[in-house]
Amino acid sequence: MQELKRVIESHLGEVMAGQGLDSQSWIQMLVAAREPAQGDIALPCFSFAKVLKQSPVEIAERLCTEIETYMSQNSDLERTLLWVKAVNGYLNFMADPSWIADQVFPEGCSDDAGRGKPSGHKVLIEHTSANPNGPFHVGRARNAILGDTLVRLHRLIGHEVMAEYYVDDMGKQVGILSWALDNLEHDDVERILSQAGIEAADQRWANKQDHQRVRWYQAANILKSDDSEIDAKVGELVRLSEEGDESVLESFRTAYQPVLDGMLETLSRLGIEYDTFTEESRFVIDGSVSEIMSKLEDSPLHDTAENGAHYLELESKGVKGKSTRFYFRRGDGSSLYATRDIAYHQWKWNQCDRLINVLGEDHKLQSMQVSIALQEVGSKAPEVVFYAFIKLPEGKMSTRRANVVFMDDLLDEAETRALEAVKQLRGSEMDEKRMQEIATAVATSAVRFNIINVAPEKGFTFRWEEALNFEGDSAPFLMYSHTRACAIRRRIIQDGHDIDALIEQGLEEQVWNQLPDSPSIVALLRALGRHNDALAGAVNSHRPHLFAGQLLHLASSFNGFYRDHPVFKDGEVSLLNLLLCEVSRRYLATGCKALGIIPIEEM
RNA sequence: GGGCGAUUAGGGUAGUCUGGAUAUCCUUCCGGCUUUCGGAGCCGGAGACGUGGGUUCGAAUCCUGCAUCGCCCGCCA
Repeated sequence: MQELKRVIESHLGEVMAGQGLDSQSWIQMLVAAREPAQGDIALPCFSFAKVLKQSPVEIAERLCTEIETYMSQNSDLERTLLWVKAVNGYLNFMADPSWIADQVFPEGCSDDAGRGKPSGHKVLIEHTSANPNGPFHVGRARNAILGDTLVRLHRLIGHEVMAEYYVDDMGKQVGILSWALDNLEHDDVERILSQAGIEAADQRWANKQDHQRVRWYQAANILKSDDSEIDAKVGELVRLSEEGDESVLESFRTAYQPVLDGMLETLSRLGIEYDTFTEESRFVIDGSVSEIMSKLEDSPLHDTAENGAHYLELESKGVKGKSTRFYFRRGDGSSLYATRDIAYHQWKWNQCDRLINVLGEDHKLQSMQVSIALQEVGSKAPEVVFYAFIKLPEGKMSTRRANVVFMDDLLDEAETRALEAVKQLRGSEMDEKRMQEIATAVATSAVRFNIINVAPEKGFTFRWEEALNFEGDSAPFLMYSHTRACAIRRRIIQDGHDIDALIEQGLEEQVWNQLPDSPSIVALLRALGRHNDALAGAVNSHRPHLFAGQLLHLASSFNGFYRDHPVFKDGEVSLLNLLLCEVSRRYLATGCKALGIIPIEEM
């Protein structure tokens, strides 16, 4: 409805000025109407009462009369607005449904429907970047799903996007994993874990290395907690890795790579892929970390601790708490994770003009420190999207404590349930293989949607019933609406019609100029009319759930239309209804893809 | 101790930045649509802004006190 706002603004300046209202005072008051019946745009007139010394009700009524007069003399505005009404001190504007259709057609029936034009912007989105120490679990999923959805949304709106995974290949977690694999036998691991009450690994994942090796990681963590010698050995390995010791880094890689591969296999089931992987160690090896450290030493915020460690004092930058120091070099001269992160950010900036990080809320302080440090070395700060954690009803998820729901298990369970549902509906007519394909699409889509449909900053408790919900506000609901539109298409083609010719004919005749008096058609047109605004809003604010909401609304409006208005009846095709069906189908398909929902044609 | 975020019907959730009418949608419960382009759907009804102040013609929205929950305040990653 941004376009409607623009039209109103551009036409009514004179009328409003004639009533003593300059543009500043009224344009910013224009809001979206609350109830559909109240119109599309509303102008509350309460704030004008003081200036004009009149009651809001009177003002609204007078403005209404003036605008109606203006409208009758201006064909542009008359085409745009169906009516203007004064109600209880509000001035309500209702867009003409045919005008809304003007905004939607003919683009809505083209292959670029619901897609932005190439912007020329290069956006690098770093997400997931989970430590490769165990299988991908639901707690980590919010990062990956949010990140991948942002990647898809930015691509849809026309940006060139690089999806990037930062591989932490030299930290303590990988160090523990590596030590465990070198020093523990299979029987040791299982004995330690069973003594600690951790149950045996699921045999289904016997051949998946992430599920296997995490046992070593967990066992080593248990041993380490009451054997300081192990801690020291791991610490030594980590120290060597930080110095760029090639043989240590190599043994780390041997330890984590199969784990990472397993994680990526899981992510791939969710439709999540990356363009680039960057290892943390590269910034130590190529010298950029030392460069950063010497640059930071020139900062006015720089200071040195008693043992020679270096830090930035960030109190003047608004950092508060017990410690306002940001350490970037240890007493022994080595770098820290955050120091490497600064080098990494500089490297990322070389490849893009927009940089987006997806991070858990636990990284807020760290991220602010890195941003300040980046500015100190002359770089820009990234845009950061934070999200709250997904927890279990029993508490926080943790790979170390084996308190997790593995994504592989969730996806399998979702597939099983989806297959049941498909069999129940289509079992008599469809072959097994096809039903399995549909179940896979439904399962991954549903899992993604349940996570993306909630605002990132809201805490999220994982519950099996909700994750596996296929009704109501869910991916299958969107997918189902889409299959209906596809089914209509199939039916028309099957009946021997040239559907593309019919669409072309409808567009040429501009059949939307003669709309039937139908609430469900108007509702659908309004849903279509705001589709692109919703996409832009979601992308610009990094809030994909806003676009998910739009798609639900669109699907629901389409379902209402579907119920009331047959496209194909008694061998005849309604051109108007065909166009509406076609644009809905296209918007749903591209929109679903942008959320990682697979818009299959039958289910 | 300090910082950041959250709190909306029985459950989940949108709206809060930028104050405006009857607070969104799902689930649940109740009542309809006996499926003629696919009912994983559609239509109707019931049910909520944590709490005390303040600002305002008007507060879920802004300010402030309190409560509850989460995250953070490491020469770890």
